[in-house]
Amino acid sequence: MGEGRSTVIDIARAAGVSKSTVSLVLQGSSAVKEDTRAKVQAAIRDLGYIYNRGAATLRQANSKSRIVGVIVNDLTNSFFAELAVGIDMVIQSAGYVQFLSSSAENPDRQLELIVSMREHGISGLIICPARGTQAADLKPLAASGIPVVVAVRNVPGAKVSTLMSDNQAGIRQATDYLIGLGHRRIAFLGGFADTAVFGERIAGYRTALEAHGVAFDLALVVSSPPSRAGGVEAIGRALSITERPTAAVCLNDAVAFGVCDGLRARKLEPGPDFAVIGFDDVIEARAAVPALTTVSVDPQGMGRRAANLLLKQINSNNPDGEAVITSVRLVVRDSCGARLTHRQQELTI
Amino acid sequence: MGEGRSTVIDIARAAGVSKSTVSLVLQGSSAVKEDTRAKVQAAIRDLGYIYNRGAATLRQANSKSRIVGVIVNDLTNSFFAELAVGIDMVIQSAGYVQFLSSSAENPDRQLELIVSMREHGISGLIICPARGTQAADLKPLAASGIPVVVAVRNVPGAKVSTLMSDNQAGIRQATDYLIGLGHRRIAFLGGFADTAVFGERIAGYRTALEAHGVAFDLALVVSSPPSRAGGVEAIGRALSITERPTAAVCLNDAVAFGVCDGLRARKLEPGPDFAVIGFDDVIEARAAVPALTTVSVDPQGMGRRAANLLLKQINSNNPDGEAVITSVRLVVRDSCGARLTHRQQELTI
DNA sequence: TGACAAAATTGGAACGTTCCAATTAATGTT
DNA sequence: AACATTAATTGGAACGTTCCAATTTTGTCA
Repeated sequence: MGEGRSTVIDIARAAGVSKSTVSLVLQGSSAVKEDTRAKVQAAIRDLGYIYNRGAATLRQANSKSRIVGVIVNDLTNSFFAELAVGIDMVIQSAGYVQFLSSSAENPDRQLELIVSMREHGISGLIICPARGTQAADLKPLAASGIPVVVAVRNVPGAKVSTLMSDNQAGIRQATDYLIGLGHRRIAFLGGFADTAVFGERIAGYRTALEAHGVAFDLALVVSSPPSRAGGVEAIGRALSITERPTAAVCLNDAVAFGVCDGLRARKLEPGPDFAVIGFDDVIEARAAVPALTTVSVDPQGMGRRAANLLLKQINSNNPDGEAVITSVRLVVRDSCGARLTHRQQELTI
Repeated sequence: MGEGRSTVIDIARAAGVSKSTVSLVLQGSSAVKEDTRAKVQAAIRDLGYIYNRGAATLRQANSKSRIVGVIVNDLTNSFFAELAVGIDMVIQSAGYVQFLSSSAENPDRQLELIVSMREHGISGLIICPARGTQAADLKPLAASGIPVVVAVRNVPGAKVSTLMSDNQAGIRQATDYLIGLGHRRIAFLGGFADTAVFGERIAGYRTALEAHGVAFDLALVVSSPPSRAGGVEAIGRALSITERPTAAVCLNDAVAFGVCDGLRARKLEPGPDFAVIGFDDVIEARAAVPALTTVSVDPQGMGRRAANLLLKQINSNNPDGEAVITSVRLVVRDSCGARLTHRQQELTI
């Protein structure tokens, strides 16, 4: 064993067969007799042989590396961590391994990552694109026949598979709920207007307002980074306008948590004093105080879905992707002042 | 561009040089004239050439794949997500890419992951071992000269580099602090006695008690899974003993959060009614209500450190590892009843 | 200008695997 | 027992790169 890992030829010598036969055994071919297979497998065990997947990939014309690239924009956001875990589950049980990296919301770094992954010959890519990603960034991948699944956020103009949550319906449900509680001055907080996700969610917000005859007021829409800090900033600005809002739908849970922080800093208790709704249902949402009412998208399930979408595309070599929209539902907890009994809460979860 | 990615030979033909020259350019050799380099680079750009790292790795005797394997036991725990981000930072700027996977605390799956990673020719591995990992599981890696860094938890008997936080000193500080606040019945909650981490932390607990002449009482040590649910369970049992504790040091932040949940379920407010200290300082600790007093280990910094340790070992081909213990400090927040002013809090953070 | 050193370039061979066509072994049929 | 079939096995060649030794080009100086 000592120096230099053993190769298929070493195994062949040890088992008294040819390297071709060893290769056949390795791929589980049925063309090899049972007792030679046993001999070979014994040799493999004895020599501590480990398969060189790089060499195999090199030889194989179709370049099946069994590597899937995964790029998320922020791994420290538990939404994306969960998503990655979901992807890993199905990827792994299909015999693939994942290259997982975080672009940290930086398109240049994201581009580097894509290049690096291509160099390693990934058989597919799942990406939650960084803000500012262009369709052109993904073009070369698609052009060289590497399936791509864009998840969570979309990239307008890119001809690849897309997996998005139903942003419009989700925010619409949330807004409906607030209106049902009697709120009329409802703010929309967080995010930037130049992103597709923002556009879809604000559309849901407007639709709900219009359906109930509540006037849309641009002053109630406050942009900010889609982060906890951004939420603090947004609620600060929202509370400074003349006719104050009494409730807010937030771009995502991170913003919602920031909004809660900002409210407390002004001696307002989220829930009783001001209704807050998030989006994503990250794992902390349930445990936060107050437990966050939010739109649940099941990140892990979404990850599994994205992975299945990708695998399907890898296996059927059909190049053009499909767009999937995953449904979404409002989970009512305690951050809107409407305190349900524990029993009722469990039912909605 | 169309079908089949272009190769070094295509570039050579297009630039009117030999493939060897192209290879030289690719590795940035100084032996190639400036204008030929320019010609080659132009051809590379024109043909949309992408480097085949697998082929290169195959050829290179030393097998520098520029892939680092990372295995954590639970990616959804933000401590490990942060750790992974820290690793990724330095790995990436050193031109490596990371294979990141979660073992989900399952040693069998962890073994599969290690095999898969070896097949892909990783140049090193950073692992937060799943519970029950044996030294033998890591042996073959070390034997074939692949550097391994074990982080966070250790594997007794494994001859590899180890990066641990100073568990004993951390818990000792925490316990000292509680004693200083006047507590005498202090519980130690969460974890299993058969793990090394548990052993070290409980040692810190005992040391502190002894130093202040407080008797150690085995009834105050309650084992449970090191999770939020485990914390709920542990505090339940701790409160049922005759001479109740008034404070608890917890194995980690997850347990501490569970303890807070359990206290609330019994109408006790964490902080004023019962002091709680965690370990890790996960990102939510600061934002929780009450903000959690905990032992801070800076997971991201620890990740960076682990990566540097690994890179050092990859570059200097010295096979035997070193053990590094990262220091740790108590961050006082609101979960022990000692309410500091906002100003004072900031100073300790 | 010729000789010589230094600089720049180049053609194979090799890395460990899979594929193909070809060979050899085993089985069945009359 | 001789043949036809089928089942098992096997030697190259190839994948895209790097390395080595060898060759060609360029530059320098007498």
